[in-house]
Amino acid sequence: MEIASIKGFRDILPEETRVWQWIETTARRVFEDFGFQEIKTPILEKTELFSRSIGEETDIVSKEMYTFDDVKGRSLTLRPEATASVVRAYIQNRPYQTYPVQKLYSIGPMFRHERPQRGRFRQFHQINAELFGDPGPKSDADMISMAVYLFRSIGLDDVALNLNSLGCSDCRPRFKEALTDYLADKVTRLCEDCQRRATSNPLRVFDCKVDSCKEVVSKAPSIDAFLCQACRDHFESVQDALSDLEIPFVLNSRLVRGLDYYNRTTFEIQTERLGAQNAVAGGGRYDGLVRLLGGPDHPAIGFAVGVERVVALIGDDHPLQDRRPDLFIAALGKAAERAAFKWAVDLRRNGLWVEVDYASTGLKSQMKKADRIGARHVLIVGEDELKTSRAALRNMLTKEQADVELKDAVNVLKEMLKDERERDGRD
RNA sequence: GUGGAUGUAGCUCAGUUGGCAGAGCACUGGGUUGUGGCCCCAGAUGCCGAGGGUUCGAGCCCCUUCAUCCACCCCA
Repeated sequence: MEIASIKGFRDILPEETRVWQWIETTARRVFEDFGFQEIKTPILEKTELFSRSIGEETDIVSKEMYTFDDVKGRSLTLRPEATASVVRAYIQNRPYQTYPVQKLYSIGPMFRHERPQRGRFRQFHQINAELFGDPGPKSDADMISMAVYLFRSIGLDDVALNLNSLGCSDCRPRFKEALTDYLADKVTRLCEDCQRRATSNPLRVFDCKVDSCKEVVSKAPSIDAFLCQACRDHFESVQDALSDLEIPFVLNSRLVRGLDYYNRTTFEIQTERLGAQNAVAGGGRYDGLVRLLGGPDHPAIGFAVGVERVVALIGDDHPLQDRRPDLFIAALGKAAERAAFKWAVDLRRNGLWVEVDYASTGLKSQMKKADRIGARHVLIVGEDELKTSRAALRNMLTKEQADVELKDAVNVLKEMLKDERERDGRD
């Protein structure tokens, strides 16, 4: 029996890694232009970090985490999301002592034990940004615009920005109470899950897609009516700033995030092209989390982008031009093969992409190979060429063959190929 | 966790009532000494997802199991 990868964990093969590289490179460029710096945190953390920050009652913590005991019996968890770890690192390393506003991004795998389906895997990757030390609303708008700009830079225009405010610890409890009261006499009309949620986490009923629940919810009190003046002002300022930036958004009072730590501004970038998995990025403000995890009372806001989903949306529609080898050296006979191998390595040290065949095969098969990998040129070297010290350099596109002096082969080829690169504007 | 669909060559998929496991693409070699793409010829490639059962005989029928995909759910 072959050993296969485990369910929901997949190989990302070369054809696909090219797109990944393009997305990551673009994200790094965009984020660094916005003043963000990369942080790398461990994939494994103490379980408590996630249960405390994400919330015991959430689906993620209650049933989706990869949790196990290590040899000393400590409970560890593969991170299901990035924010908790970054907050932990923020508290632990105290970077705010030198710079009170911290802008950090990270890229890496996350793990959730869900049933895999379109756009959803057990190991998946997020590009993540967090901003600490500013209460907003400018930083809210900055974060959101950065997310939106990233999608534009990647070339994805058919995504929609959804926006909501969840209020703060002053006003959300009043809303929660009103909602609980409203739901109390309607539990019988709710689905099984929502009957449980109605008391444990009533906000999540808004997320339900069951028709009867949708109907109950459609007449439920709306969060915006309960926002306190401060939250109302904050939310309006965020919207004003986005309008100033000409970033279109949709107000969505049903947008409730699945992690408990969010407050005030939440947002999600959605697509209609991925079936049920419509969120390609999501985030929001989490002003109480740093303090909750034992740090100073610093406000923060962040978001995460689902890389697999972005890759799926991009498909083949990316501007990556296939790189081609500059040169293939076709060698015939032992002596030529030895020379070719040495020239190839020397040219690579000079920054050129050069291929040689490992096996000793005929010229025809070497030409085929050169053609298949898309080599721009082939240098043909055999016994005769070594004797006369001149060889043919074939341009595979134009089919022209030039005579090349072999005495100083590496330098001659280097100059010729580099000149051509510059003419073509390649690099 | 619950439902549905699908598992045959590297890929996409045929496979008749149960009777020798196939095609296209891809791959390797050849088509007059050492010149690629097109064309032609030849070749290699499979525990037919796995285990059991029925049968003279199973890719095909029955049972079990695993995997993948899709949906619910959840979220990025």
